[in-house]
Amino acid sequence: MGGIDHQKVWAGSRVILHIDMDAFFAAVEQSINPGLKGRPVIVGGTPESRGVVSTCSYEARNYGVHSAMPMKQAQRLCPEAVFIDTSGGKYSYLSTRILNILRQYSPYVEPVSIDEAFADITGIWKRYRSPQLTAESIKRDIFERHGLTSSIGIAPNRLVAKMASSSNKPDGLVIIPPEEVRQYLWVQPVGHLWGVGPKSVKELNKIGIITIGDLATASEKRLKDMFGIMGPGLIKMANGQGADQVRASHIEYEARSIGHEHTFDKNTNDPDRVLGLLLYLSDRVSRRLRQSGCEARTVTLKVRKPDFKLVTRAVTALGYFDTEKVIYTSAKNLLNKNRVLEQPVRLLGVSVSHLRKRAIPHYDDLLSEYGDQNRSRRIDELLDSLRNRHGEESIFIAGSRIF
DNA sequence: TCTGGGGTCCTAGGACCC
DNA sequence: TCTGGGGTCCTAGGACCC
Repeated sequence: MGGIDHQKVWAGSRVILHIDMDAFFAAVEQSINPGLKGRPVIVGGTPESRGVVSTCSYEARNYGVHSAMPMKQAQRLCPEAVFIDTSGGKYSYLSTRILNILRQYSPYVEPVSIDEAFADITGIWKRYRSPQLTAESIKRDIFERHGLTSSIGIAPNRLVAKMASSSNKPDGLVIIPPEEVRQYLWVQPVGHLWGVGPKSVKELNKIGIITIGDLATASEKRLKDMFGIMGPGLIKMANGQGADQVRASHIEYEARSIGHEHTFDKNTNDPDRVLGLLLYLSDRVSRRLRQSGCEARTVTLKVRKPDFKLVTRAVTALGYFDTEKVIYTSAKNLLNKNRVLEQPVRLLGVSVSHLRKRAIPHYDDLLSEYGDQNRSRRIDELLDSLRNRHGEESIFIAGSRIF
């Protein structure tokens, strides 16, 4: 013990930790309901629905079930599984608790998604004697308090830390010190790089790039021609170079867009259903817009046709808005202008973008082509206060509903 | 087999301006 | 008379991630 000089091993580089919860939603269900432990659990919706698997327990993975698989297929592979309809509340509650544990270790904790985060533990690890003991302590804290296992990767930058956390799941701990980064990366297939998906893998394979090592030594010009501005970045990634900055916890994350979408149980062009859903989605989006303290300038309507083709139509206003009425009216105009109701639709989505923090108070309405939003804002405020008190589902706008 | 819902970022083309 | 060059903003589509 104690033979390694960690100070020397990590000299000159940051120590970035990436944590990834194991089968998060399924594990949460198993921890809440111990009767589910050891059994295949599939989270994502009812087996009859048009949904896909969000997460499944490792027991279900033994049957070949995996994330993003259609529920119907998952049921065929594993009929004895326990199917759980997703409801987000408890997961984000636990996510926050886990982030708070991490923040006891470092002021630099940046969530990536509901079940993943980066933390910068440069220097901090000394308190626990080594990066490894720091990670073990974090894993232990989470397991003792919430009964959940996690996988951690530690490396000089975010990219490698993230790859490391996924390379020994579940309950893994993989540490890649600076001098081992290259040999760790180079034997892996290019598709393991973050941001290199199936399409890029296919393109890269065509020119003989199979492993990350192949990519590391590829011609920069060749890649620039194929991937444009991303090309040189890919080569850098393959050489283990990447961002090592982790946002400090007190710096607020600023969203670029807020949206909701829903797939109908059955394709439809019944105006009551389509417009009812459009109203429901607009209502939810505007509620979240106000909750985030933002206002938006662009509304985007998303329509998926029965053949699975996706169409988006957007409109940008001169002024900012945050009311349900403006969002719904804009989305409905886009829908009418593009004759969406003439054919059945599979999915409908509404999102807003061009966000900024809300002006004080709503002075800009004078400049808005929608005129004074005060009237509709009073209705929104009433809805907000009722939902704050009695929950999101406590009240709905007449005619708004999901199908 | 029959494909969710939440996002981010990049690109290409066109309108428009000087 | 026969066609610039630089720039910004917007839209639509698509790859990718969890």
